[in-house]
Amino acid sequence: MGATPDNTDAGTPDDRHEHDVERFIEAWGRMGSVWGISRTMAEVHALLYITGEAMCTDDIMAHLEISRGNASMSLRALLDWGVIARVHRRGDRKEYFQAEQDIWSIFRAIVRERVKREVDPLLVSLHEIRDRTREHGDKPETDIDRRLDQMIVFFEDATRLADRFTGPSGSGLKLAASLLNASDKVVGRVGGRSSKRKGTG
Amino acid sequence: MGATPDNTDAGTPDDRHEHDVERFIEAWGRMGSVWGISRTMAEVHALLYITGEAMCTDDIMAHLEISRGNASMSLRALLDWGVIARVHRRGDRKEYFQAEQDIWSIFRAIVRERVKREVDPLLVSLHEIRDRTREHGDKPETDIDRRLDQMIVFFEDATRLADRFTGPSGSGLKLAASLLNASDKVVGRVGGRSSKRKGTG
DNA sequence: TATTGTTTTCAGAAGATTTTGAAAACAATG
DNA sequence: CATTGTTTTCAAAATCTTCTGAAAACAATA
Repeated sequence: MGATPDNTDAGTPDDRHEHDVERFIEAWGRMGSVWGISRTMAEVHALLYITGEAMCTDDIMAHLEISRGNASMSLRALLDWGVIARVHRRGDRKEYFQAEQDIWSIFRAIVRERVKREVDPLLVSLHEIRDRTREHGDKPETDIDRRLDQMIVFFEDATRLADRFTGPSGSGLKLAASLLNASDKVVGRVGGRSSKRKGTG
Repeated sequence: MGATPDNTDAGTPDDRHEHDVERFIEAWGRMGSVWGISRTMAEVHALLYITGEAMCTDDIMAHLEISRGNASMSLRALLDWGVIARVHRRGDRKEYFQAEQDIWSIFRAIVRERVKREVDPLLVSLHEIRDRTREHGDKPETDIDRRLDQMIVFFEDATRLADRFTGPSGSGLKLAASLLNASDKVVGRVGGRSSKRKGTG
């Protein structure tokens, strides 16, 4: 496969975009950490997403210059996250992979997975801790109890919110849209510093 | 998940909670990755948050069994994130540190910081890539262009949303509250399908 | 069944991140 | 300015994560 030509501008649309594709892959890969996925995994996803094509393991290995093992594991993980899908081609024994194209679906899949992996276990722990604290019965409300409660309430609200976003297809989008519109009314001008009296700080 | 084989209950409320404090620190530390902070940093924050007390470096070193260097760096990072504050005590040369107690403030600080560090640079890259793509002029709309656009729109919306949440004190809370209430109307009976987080695992 | 093409696995290598500890820098006081 | 207590820095060590590559497993075909 042709490496980068000396002249970054090329004739055909495909060539023209080659450089941009690389740049996108790089940017998206760097971003990986935010979503809790490794750089390579993010790059594989970037490649599949931005090209929109179905690719086999060898295509991916070649394009990203990674080992077969790494490609295999990254693809598997992306399948687990539900952001890419297997594609079969008649008369071809290889498996192909294609990225989900709707960015909202991608986002929902990631949020769903992260909440499941990170927030849910935390909530379980928090509940266990609080219940143990409470079973003493006599002293229901220490400062520590109150802080635990605060935190549980917060994360339960957050989970509920995430559930809405990741709910049935389309609702997340609608929800966000309504939020972006409605919030003006609720919050007022965002830019403006509303002269609210503040509490202790 | 071993419970307590021997009875760790002690008489005083302080002793009673010691074990729970440890558990909370552990849980919160494990959570760190989600927020993009290291385990120790999260543990330092957990300790300060759950006790609510102002502590000096030595207190923290002793409690978490970490080195002075580590404590110093973690505290500095937490200060940068804006989730703890310095406290001075008359006649004491040591510095003390105390955690922000309002969990919404903590959340806002973290979101603000992460957007700044991760999303903003991505958006810059995305814009650069698209602009370069566009400057060819002749073919304004390839599939790749369209996907880049999609992504830019998405992250700009997301940033705007995050800005609202992290905006003037209190508004994030109101916004979330309104969202949790309003979303029933907007989305319809999403809750119909029970979105329970429990599960057996 | 043997053959051939493809995917998965996983131990060890490579790489990245976090932690330590001791020295340097800093700052308050005598 | 010397002393003493405190905080910061950073090279090296420890630890954790990711990646490789070759072997094993799998699957389609003859």
